[in-house]
Amino acid sequence: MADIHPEHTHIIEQTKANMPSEEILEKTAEVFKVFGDKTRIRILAALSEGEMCVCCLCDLLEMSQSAVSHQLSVLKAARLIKSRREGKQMYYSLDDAHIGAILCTGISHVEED
Amino acid sequence: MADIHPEHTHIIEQTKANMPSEEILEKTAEVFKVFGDKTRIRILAALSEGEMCVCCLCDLLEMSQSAVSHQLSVLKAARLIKSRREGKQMYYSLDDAHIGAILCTGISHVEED
DNA sequence: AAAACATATGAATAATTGTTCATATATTCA
DNA sequence: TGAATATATGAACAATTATTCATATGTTTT
Repeated sequence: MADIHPEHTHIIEQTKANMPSEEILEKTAEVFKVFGDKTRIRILAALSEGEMCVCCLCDLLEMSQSAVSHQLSVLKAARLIKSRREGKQMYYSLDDAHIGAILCTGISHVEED
Repeated sequence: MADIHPEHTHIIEQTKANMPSEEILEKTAEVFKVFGDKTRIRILAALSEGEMCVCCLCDLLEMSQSAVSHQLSVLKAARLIKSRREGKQMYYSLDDAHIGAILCTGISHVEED
């Protein structure tokens, strides 16, 4: 690793002081990691249109029930979605407005280019 | 996979019609995947305070030059950051305002809870 | 209570990925 | 030009992870 030039130490200290805590950054990375999978993004995009049951998601995404359920559990553990039971079926929806906002921002970034 | 109830087919078709294309969703997942790593989030958080050279990032993050450079190249390939050379040093900065916005939204989501 | 239906989950496998080590490239300075 | 400095990069290894298969759990219907 290269030596630090004296005129850089100030910038480094100041940046260090202004950055969010390691804990916040770690958690933020974990949240983005959950967004960072095609299957999960497809699920989130579907749910951003409204709540949906597992079998509908399977049909819509043309994926196995097992694969969808596994990813739903990842999304739920990260609190990106919530669930509600209605008889035999489970309905999933986005957990809060933040989730839709993050998704939209990401999609916009991709679309505008 | 369970059968689809007749009353669900409408919802499925409508959701399918409203969702972004597979290509957009795939690219969006790829973007979030790049955000979904602690080292890269730390780099982005540092750069959101202003441009910085590689050796400063190494010092700030207490990581090897090789590890930092590898992640910088991932960030650059995904166009999240851009670089500029000044003599022997390379200065990196966020590519555009979107990047800072996505980062901030993610951090806010983590902080507000 | 048994059968049918909808969903969840453990284990295994295949694929992806982050770091390290060694080394290459590029720029400046003597 | 040669040495020193700053950064980049290929290969290898370890760790993480998404899907599949088989099966378990929970709910309704007969």
